Amino acid sequence: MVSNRGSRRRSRGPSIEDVAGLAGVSAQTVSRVANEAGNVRPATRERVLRAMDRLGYTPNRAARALRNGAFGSIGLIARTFARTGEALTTQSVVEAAEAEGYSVTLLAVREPEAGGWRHAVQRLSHQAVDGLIIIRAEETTPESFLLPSGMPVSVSDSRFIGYYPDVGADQVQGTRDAVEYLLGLGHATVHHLAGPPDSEPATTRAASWHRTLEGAGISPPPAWRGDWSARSGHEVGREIVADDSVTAVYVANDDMAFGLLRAAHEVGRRVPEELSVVGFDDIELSEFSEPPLTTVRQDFRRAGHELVRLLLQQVTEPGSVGYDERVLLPTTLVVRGSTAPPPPPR
Amino acid sequence: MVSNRGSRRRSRGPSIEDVAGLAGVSAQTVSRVANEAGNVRPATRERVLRAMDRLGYTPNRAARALRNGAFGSIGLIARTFARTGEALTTQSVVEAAEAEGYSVTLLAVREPEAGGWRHAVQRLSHQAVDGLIIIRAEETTPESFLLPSGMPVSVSDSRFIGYYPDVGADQVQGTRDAVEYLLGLGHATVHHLAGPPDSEPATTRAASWHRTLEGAGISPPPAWRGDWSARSGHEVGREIVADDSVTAVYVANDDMAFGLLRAAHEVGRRVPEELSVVGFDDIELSEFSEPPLTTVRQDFRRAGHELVRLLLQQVTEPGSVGYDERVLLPTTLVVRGSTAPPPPPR
DNA sequence: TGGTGCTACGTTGACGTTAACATTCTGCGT
DNA sequence: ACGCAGAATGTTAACGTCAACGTAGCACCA
Repeated sequence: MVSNRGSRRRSRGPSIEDVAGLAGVSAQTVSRVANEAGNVRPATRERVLRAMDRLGYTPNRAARALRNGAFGSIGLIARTFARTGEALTTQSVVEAAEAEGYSVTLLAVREPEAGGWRHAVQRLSHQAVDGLIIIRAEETTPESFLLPSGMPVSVSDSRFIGYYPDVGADQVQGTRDAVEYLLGLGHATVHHLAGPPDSEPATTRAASWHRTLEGAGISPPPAWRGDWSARSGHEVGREIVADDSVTAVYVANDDMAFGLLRAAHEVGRRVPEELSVVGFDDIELSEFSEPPLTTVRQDFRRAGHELVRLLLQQVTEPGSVGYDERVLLPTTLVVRGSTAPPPPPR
Repeated sequence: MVSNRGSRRRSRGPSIEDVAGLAGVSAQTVSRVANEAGNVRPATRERVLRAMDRLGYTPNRAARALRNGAFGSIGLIARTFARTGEALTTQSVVEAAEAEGYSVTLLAVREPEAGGWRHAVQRLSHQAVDGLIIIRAEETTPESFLLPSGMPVSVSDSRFIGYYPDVGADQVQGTRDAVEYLLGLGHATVHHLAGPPDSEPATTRAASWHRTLEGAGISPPPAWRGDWSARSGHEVGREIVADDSVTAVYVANDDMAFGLLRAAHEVGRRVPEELSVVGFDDIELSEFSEPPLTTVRQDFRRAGHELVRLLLQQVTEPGSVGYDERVLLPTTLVVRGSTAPPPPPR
């Protein structure tokens, strides 16, 4: 609750009263002009507009927010904004929010522990925010923190499904498409390089992979694990490519798939002739890897839009969105050059 | 200036008066507790804290902002937040701002034309923001828009150098390192795949490439142009790899370099044996391309921190930062597998 | 000519917080 | 017991905006 920001005080700009004085009208009339309410004579409006222009007047947002009880701002919480998935979602959240006249305030969670998230929410609830979007809340559970009651929330790819309205790619279907495609190519089984165990998308993808194999009558091999980063994909990728029995790998995201591709190149294991690789996400660079990556595309742009829509619906009409509402976005398998039938058994 | 957001009115939470009532003290005392001012008896403080807890009280930011004339928030303007460079900078700006108790509000500029930027600034100046960070303001000039006077600003990689305090990688040095390294490998000349002409970093890198070649007594060949995207790198890359006389290319960023690498693979032009490629940025995936990309690393994290530092210094001490202040961040040439001596001439 | 109804504009007050000033309380010395 | 310094707490007012209500002015009709 610290806030001794000392002398942080900007020189205040012109206020509505200054404009009113210059235009020779009351503040209320200026307000009417500023808000495009009717009932202002064109001549008066002109005079006020000129006065605004001359003084460089812009309405004070804090005063408006105080008056209206709303801030025109959405809080966006994530662990980082730098990774591809988060960056793309952030961008589309900003676009959608802007279209509705809202701005977006960012808050990063530093420490992975639950304490970090609680702290983040604490801080954000001190922010001027009408609602919260939480993306990739990987390391915590809904019980571990309390939001200010009545605060609208929508979440994505998190463990909060069932607690708050949720938006996410249909990972179950996407995974099934990928695994079945590989099986259809003739691979005896499909291995999996999973994301971190505390991540909801990672566990969902792993579970769907597991079930798809079982559904095909195949006993799933143990999965490898990375942390979403290309570096981790490269590290465990070295083990994977060293195992000649592995002919097909479904990797939980494209970054790690890049690492695996690299590991394969390093030992001369040819992709796709000797090893098929499928990623998830379809980031911009996936089309340009060597070989171009077959991957499950998810629509980050739409996810951001849906998150905002779901959130603002709660803001406008409290109670209009069920806490268990889910938006499942379809995925598409994009077949490129990293997949092929398995090599003939020796 | 539209703002008829109709019924956007949240049920207001508990106010300082509610807490004061419950704790049996005055609002001022609650305020003192909330702001950790001294002069409150421990017993009283306890009582107030309990009351806050019970009511779930959090100070109203709008009221604070109105009272204090400051918002505790930094505006971040960019064309997009999804591209690697912007995403990394955004992340580090958020980190640095948070460390100082500020939050970050995003604003994207949709249309590339000057009008878009002006609109953005208009909107942001309506936001509750103590200062502005502008990154990659590629398509406009400082004259084309007016900020609210006295608004602190810091900028990066833009045409605003000399108008506002600026932070950026030392692209001149970085480029020189790259080009001289290729020359030192024995290449007769170095070609350049540049960024879009309206971008400051693009023109700076191109100019430095030009001068470095001239300094070595080499007449620079015409440069190719992309738009920073991997796709554009791939498109013009097809022309580049079709030209046998080209043995070394300095590419203005890593994304485009990925596209070029792909084009080379497609026609079987071997990298680095037949063609050397150097990128700029050192994004996470550069280490994992085939071959791993030699590139000029720039420190996005530090750039974000410096942007915030420069901005907050202006907020705290108006006039303490010159409008022509520049922070030049050193770059590092990271040599990996995409560069080698030229093939012997046929 | 006097009312009637409408439009343009003004006045008041409240949103929640806190600086500045005012008051009350506490403990201590005499 | 009394007075006094200093600490603890209370009161007032103002930050800028706008909804609600109030009033003045005008056009129109009987």
